[in-house]
This record gives sequence, structure tokens and C-alpha cells, in this order.
Amino acid sequence: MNVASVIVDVAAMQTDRPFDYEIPERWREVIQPGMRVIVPFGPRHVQGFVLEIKEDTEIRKLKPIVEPMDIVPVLSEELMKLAQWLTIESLCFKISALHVMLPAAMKAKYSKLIRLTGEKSLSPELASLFEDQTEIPWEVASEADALTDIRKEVKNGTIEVIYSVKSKGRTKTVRMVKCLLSEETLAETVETIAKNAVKQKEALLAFSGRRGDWLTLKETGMSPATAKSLIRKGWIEEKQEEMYRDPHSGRHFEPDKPLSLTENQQEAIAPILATITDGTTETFLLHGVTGSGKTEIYLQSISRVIEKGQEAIVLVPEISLTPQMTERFKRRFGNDVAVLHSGLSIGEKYDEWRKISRKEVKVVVGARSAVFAPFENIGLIIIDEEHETSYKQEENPRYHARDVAIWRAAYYKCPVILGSATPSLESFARAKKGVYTLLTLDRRVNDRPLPSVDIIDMREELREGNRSMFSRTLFDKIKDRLEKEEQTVLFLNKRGYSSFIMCRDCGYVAGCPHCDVSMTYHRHRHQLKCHYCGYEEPAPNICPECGSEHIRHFGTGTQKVEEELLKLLPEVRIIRMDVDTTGTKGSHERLLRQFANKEADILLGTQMIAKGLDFPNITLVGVLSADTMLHLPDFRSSEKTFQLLTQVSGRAGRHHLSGEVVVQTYTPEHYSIQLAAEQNYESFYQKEMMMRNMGGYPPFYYLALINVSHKEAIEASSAANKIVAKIKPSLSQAAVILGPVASPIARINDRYRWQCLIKYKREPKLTVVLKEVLEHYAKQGKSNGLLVSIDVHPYMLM
DNA sequence: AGCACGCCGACT
DNA sequence: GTCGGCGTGCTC
Repeated sequence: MNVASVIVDVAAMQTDRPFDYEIPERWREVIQPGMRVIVPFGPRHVQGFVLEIKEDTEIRKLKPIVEPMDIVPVLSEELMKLAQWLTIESLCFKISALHVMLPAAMKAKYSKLIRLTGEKSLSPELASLFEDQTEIPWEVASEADALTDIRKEVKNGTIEVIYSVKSKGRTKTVRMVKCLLSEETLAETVETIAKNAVKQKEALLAFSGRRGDWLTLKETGMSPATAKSLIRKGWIEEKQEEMYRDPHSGRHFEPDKPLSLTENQQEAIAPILATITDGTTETFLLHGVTGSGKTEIYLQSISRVIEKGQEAIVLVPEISLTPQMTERFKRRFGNDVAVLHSGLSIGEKYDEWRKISRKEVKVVVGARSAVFAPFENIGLIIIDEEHETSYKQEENPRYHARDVAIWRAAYYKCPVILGSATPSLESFARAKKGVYTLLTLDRRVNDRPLPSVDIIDMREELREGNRSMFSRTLFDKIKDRLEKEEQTVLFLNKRGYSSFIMCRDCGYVAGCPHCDVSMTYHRHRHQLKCHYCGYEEPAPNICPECGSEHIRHFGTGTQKVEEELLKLLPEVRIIRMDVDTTGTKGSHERLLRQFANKEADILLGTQMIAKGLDFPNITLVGVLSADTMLHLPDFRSSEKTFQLLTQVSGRAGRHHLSGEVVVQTYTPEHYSIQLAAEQNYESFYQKEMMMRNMGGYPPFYYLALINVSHKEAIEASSAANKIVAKIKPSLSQAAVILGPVASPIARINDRYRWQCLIKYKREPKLTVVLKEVLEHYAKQGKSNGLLVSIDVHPYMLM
């Protein structure tokens, strides 16, 4: 057993296979599969993951492993298998699949150094570069244009190039000190200390009664300088203790007790508890209307899992990973919970990951990537708001957390709960087919009625002369809430509707010069910004096309709504939540707290306020423009609209005050708006399934999307055509290929984009052919600048 | 992906 | 004649 098969940290088609290395004698007992190692690869050193340990290999010129990066494997056998599966399912590189399972802190950091060997002296120019150091970063030499000289010196042997590999993250340590003096000598020693060494005296006295304990410097009250001199005198010793960064430091979570379940909840939880007890795998779809108490079912199921000595993973969409949500878990399970969300620093995430890895916690609550939590005895995986598209990763590996959860649950023989008030069509269809077990919560806790919903036809408003963005009904209701001192939530569906600049004379719209999209207007800096490539420029004051001064920002950004509202109701207190106001860390939390404390009458925001808000004083929810995303070129747009409207409506009247919802729209007759207003999921499901069947879309067909991009439109389009020609013969009659066509956003970052969509039911050969396409274009495309990417089961069709 | 090797044009 | 441009091919 002295050969290790290693996946190296080079994401490329040609290196996407194991490379064999000799395990040096001294590491034979140490190195195991799932560990990270540093290996020589060509002239440099790279990080790699040990796949397996073998007796022998075909390869003759084996190089030895430089050094292991871990003492114990960072990936379990299960996660290694999962990575293998991910690679095949999502057509990604093995290294990408391995990386996605680990915190960013464990990614390798590469640096190149040049070092003097000290054999001969250097030319004065190079010597001045080094000054009196023996090592300098490669970049320093490169910037000084000294690379040619260095190459020569490397040949001469006076300089060597060092390729260094380090782990990005560091463990945080704290300095601990312990008194080495016995209780009696401590008192004596204190007497002998020089009179002016007051600090040392105080420090030693801090140890009285706790002589044998390790204390932090803070606890003893001594400064680093004092510690240093006491160590020199041999009176105390020190060590570095590893510690966790605590993102919740200083916060206390009041413990809570399980609530008693309603009859409805009891019926739903019973089958879940049974599978937990039996240790069988099963996927439950928990379909519960907003406010029906899904979270309590999660909490009590987890309790059962913990009692059984197992662990649980809870996934929530990033935007609902708010303090309100996580607090419930912290209160119920105390220190048994780790929370993983994007607000944590790399170091904090690393610490949470280590707590999980060491089994110091029993429950993980986190966004998509938490599905890879390194537990080894999983008893339950929960995906809340199952329908959320954020569970699909849009970069490689393009995985869906739901699929990963089901894979892991099958491995550990445990249940999965998919919870939602508005399940995705895919999941609901599977539940109807009996692939998943459907559990229904059709009543709100305490039988509070669902809010009443008014649909307002904005065309009608316009016809009757109301040109504001508030219908009369909505405006009256807002005024009414102000009088009653109740709170209102106004929801603006921003997608595809952010403010842009348009000339009212010639119709010119300010577009990005590098992408085929209009740029977004940022009022505070009077700038235009492209959300796809990041390009920015000052907003024009006159039209660049016709010179007209009638150029202004259009669309209904949240800022505009706020302005108009303040014009109509100068007294009103508004909290605006959008990308502008929630940019800084913790601002999201702060704004919500302000609203909860009734420091504002109206909460105005985008997507991010659709979820998880649960404040008793909200009695009115207004949706300013329900149909803005209905017209996007996406077969899921009706489903998304329905889900969003249902979610938002659910924010009103969750407590003793009953709620009202006003939905403004230009297409009031659309079924997703009508049925969302009725909160009629079943009818929506039926209707939408009919549409999907007609269009040949999921869940009736699977999809695979091929994207091709190139600087030249012709190149992109001809490559796309060739790809289709190559794939077509391998597919059955039942498969449909749409395209190739130019992508809905035909150009991003000066690259023209073409795509084609494959619709299929069962194509055993498809993944093989797609892999071949990728391989072919990885080789060829590198030289001519063509980029090909494939998304199996895509969510983003743009 | 990086990096070296290798084969052709513009310079001391 | 050399320096250095970037096409090609390899990395256990």
C-alpha cells in the first residue's frame, strides 16, 4: 500500500482524472482516502485529494507526495462517493465536486517565491531586488521586469523558484497561561518581586486559588509584555489553544419548549417520526399553507433524531436565513446547532464546519451548500421552502440541493422532508405519483383565516384617470392602517423592472456597451450600472441619440415608490429594503428589528421581504405589480408568480389581527394571479400541469441546456449548430431539440451567446454524448476562444 | 490551468 | 546572429 491515487487541484478537462503518487515511507500509516495532500505536478506543487490507496500502479515515473495537509480525512467515504456521483450527474470536473463539499477556507492558496540558494553572488540589479532578504514573491520580480535575468540565474543555480501551497483558512488561537509555582511558593515569590513590578505581582495573584488552571491572558488581566517576563522567569508557562470565532457572541437565546401540536400537525408528523424510528429512507413532501406550523414539525422531528443519537441537516433559502428563523433553532437546540450562511466570514464558516466535522453539534441550519455538512450519522434532512430556485447552484457543479439531500438520505437510510406552501411542480407531481409521500397541513395554527385578497386591475385605474402607481383601493387601505397604527408591507417585484434610463422623445434606452441588456440607474451616485458585467458609467443628462433633454429614469424602483409615497403621505415612516439599503453586514437584521419595534409604518421591499417575516402588527400587504415577471422568457414564470404572490400574502394577519392583501396587476385574468388570490394550490397545479404538458416542459420532460459563447456571433452560432448535429443522432425519436437560437440575453461581456435546449424523457446515451461535446470543445475551444457549458436540469434559461 | 518547449520575425 | 512572440502538448 504505497501508491496514492490523487485528484489534483487543476480544473481542466485534461487533468480531470486521477494521478498516481508514491507515498513516502514516513506517511504510509497516515495518508488515507479523503485527505488533502500537496503533490508535485509538472514543475509546480498543487493541492490534491487522495481518492484511494493502492498496492501498485502501471505508472513507472512516480513522484512522491510532498506532504499531507490534514491529519485526518476531511471527506468521509460517503462524501467521496457523493462527489463521484455529482461529477457524473452534473458533468463537472471531479475537483469541482470535491471543492464544493468543503468550506472556502480549505481551498489552496498558491504563491510563487524566488529564493537565493546562497551559492554564488548575484548581479547588482538582482541583488537590489532582494535587498537583504533571501526570499521575495514572484510578483515583485515580475513587476521589476527581472524575469529574464531570473531565468538565467535559475539555470546557474543561484536562484530557485519555490511553489508554495497553503490552506487559505486559519484556525484562530488564543494564548493561555498556567502558573508553575506551588501555592506556598506563589505567595513567597510575590514578596520577592521588585517593588516597581506592580503588574507582575497583580498577574501572579490572579492565579491564587486557580494555580493549576489554564487561563487566558484576559482572565489574569496581564498584558503580553508581563506574560513574556513571567515566562522568562520560569514562573508561568504558555500554550496556544485553538478556539472558535463565535458569530453569535454576546447573544443569549432564551430556551423554549416544544409546542403542542394541532390535530392536523400530529397527523402530518406521525409518518415522519415512524421512519425516523424505523431507520428507513423516504421523501416526504410537506405541503402546508403559510402559517400552518411547518417549522414546529421540523423542530419536533429533529428532537426525535437527536434522541436517537443521530444528526439533522436543515436547509433554508439564503434570504430567509434571517435571525428570526435561526433563533428558533438556537432556542430549541441551544449549542447543538451550527448555522451556515453567507453573512459569515470565511473563518467563521470554517469554524462552524469544524464543529460539525467533530460532531460537536447535532443540527446544521444553512443555505444550499450546508447539504454537504460532514455528518456521518444523518437521521433527517429538511429542505424548507422546497420550491426556491436558490437550491440550484448556477455554477459548476450545477447541482440541486434536493437531489443531493435525497442521495445522502438513501445512503444513511433516513427520511427527507421537503416543506413548502407552494411546492414546485416537479415535487408535487412526484408526490402524486407516489414517489414522495404527501403530507398536508391545510389549516393555519389556531384556525386563523387566510387573508382576504383583492385583485386590482391597473388598466382600469388608468382608464379612470389614476396614473399613480397606487390604486385607489391600496391607497385607502394604507391610509386606514396609518390611522389604526397597524403596519403595511409593500412588495415590489423588481426583477426585470428596475429603473432604467429612457429618452421620451426618441425612445433611446441606455444599454450596456458590452451586453445586450439595459443598464440600471443608481440614483445616489447618478450612475448607470450593468448587472451582468459590472460596467459603470455616469448617467447622461441629455439623450446621446437625439440630444433631447427629456431623458429620465423609468421603471419602478423601490426608491421611486418611496418618493411617490412620501409625496402623497409626507408623514409616513418607511423602511426600504433592497440591495441598496441592505448592502452592509447586519443591515438586513437591523431594518427588520426597527420594523418589529414599530419604528416604521410601512416596510417597502423586493424579493427579500417575501419570506419569513412574521410580525403580529402587519395587517396589510400590497403587491405593487404582480405580473412583472410573468412575461419573462421562462417556462416557470407562472409558477414563480404564483409562489411569490402566495408567499407575500402569507405575511399578513398571522396573529390575532386579521389580514388583507391587495394585488395590483395589468393581467388580472391570468390564472396564476387568480389562483394565488384564492390560495388555491391544487387548481393552480392542475392548470399549470396542463400548460407544461402542452409545452413539453418539466415535470413531463427533463431538460438540458447547452450554452455556447464567442466574441464573434458567427462562431458561436456555427458551433452551436455543429453541436446539435453531433447530438441529434444519439437521441431517440422522443427527444426534442429546441434551437440553436441566440440566448434571450444575446451578448454578455462582449461575448455572443447561443443556446439550445434538449427536452427528453429517457435518454441513456445523453450524458455520454454531452460529455463528449464538452471534451471536444475543451480541446478545440481553448485555441479559438469558444466557451461551451452544459446545464442538466437548468433553472436559468437566459 | 500553468508551464516548458519549440519554432519564426524584429532588433542589439 | 539573439530575444521573445505565442502555438502545442504534458502534467503521475
